Amino acid sequence: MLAAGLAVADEKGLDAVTMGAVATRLNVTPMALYRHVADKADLLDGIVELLLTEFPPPPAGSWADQLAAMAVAIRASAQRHPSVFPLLLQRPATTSRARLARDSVYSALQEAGVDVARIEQAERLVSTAILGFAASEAAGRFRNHSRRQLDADFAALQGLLRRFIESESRIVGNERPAATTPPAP
Amino acid sequence: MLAAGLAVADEKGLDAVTMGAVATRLNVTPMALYRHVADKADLLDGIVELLLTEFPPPPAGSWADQLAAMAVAIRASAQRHPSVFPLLLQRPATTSRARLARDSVYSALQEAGVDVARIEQAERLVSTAILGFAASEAAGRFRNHSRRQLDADFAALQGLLRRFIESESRIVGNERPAATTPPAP
DNA sequence: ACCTGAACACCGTTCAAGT
DNA sequence: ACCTGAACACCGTTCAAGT
Repeated sequence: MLAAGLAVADEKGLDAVTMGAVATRLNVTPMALYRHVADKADLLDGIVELLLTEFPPPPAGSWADQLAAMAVAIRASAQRHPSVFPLLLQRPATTSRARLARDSVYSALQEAGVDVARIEQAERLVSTAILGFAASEAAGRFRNHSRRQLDADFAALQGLLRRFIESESRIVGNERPAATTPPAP
Repeated sequence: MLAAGLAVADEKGLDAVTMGAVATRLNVTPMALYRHVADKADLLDGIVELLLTEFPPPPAGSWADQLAAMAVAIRASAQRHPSVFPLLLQRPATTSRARLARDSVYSALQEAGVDVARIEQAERLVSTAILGFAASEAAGRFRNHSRRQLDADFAALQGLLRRFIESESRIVGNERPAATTPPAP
């Protein structure tokens, strides 16, 4: 049922996500939906949560590769669900799915050697930058820019974040990770 | 009338911005609004545009001071109008007011000595980062964080952007601006 | 346990009519 | 030029009733 709501949003926009439209897609009357959600706000919450489900776990690899893969996946999710994605800015990472995504970024920063005292803030800044770009693109702020231009912007954003993380890291040059990071297997 | 709509949004949230609510505030019937806006979407567009009006022109000072002042002003505007501000992500800088804000960032980057070939992209990245943070804060994504924490995050974001701009700049050390920037008076 | 019909208050929008 | 009353289609939500 949340999938039906997401489908309506993807195909006809957020305004078309109506109790009636979702119900029709399920061959049911609008009132039947109230068995499964408290009200329309709850339905939208569920749809956003479903979108979060699509964020894949980060692949193995260096912290930079992990972060790059996550950023690309998040942007792709925004492009698939442009009318729902911007709603992510309204929700703190309270659900387990949202926390999982946040913790993935956290782990990558940890592996990068970011100082423990700064890692939470660094996570917020990195996540916000990626989310802000993806939401802007999805919501239409960049609608007058070419896909090629936006791809280049996104690559530049990733580079800027990578340099930020490196500057926040205690590791200089190519030394081994410091003591607080888990020892290599 | 746009001011009445913005006031309703600020006091009771975006969902409360109803043709009826705005009309009531103006001591008029809902239908009277259609003399001034084409439809409700047009009303919301106008309200967003009005919000843009509040961005002050950048003060005199170094490019870093100008940028910092603009970022602070944008964030303050988001805090004043939390339910309208996130709508900014939906609009490209097509109106003259929006272009003025964008050009202010552009000018600061120019003064900073950012390479002409990269200045437009740098403007998008810097603006998107600031907008993304302010919109996240306004929309509620950081609702579980203290004001103090968010102030620190915002300061860190500004620092990160400053370092990014410096790295994009051709100016090394304390030399005078290069040839393409206007000569000092 | 799940769904429906009828009903209610509310919303956006139109149109002809009023001043 | 600006505003209103009446009307229409649509929306979210409730509640008692149905299977």
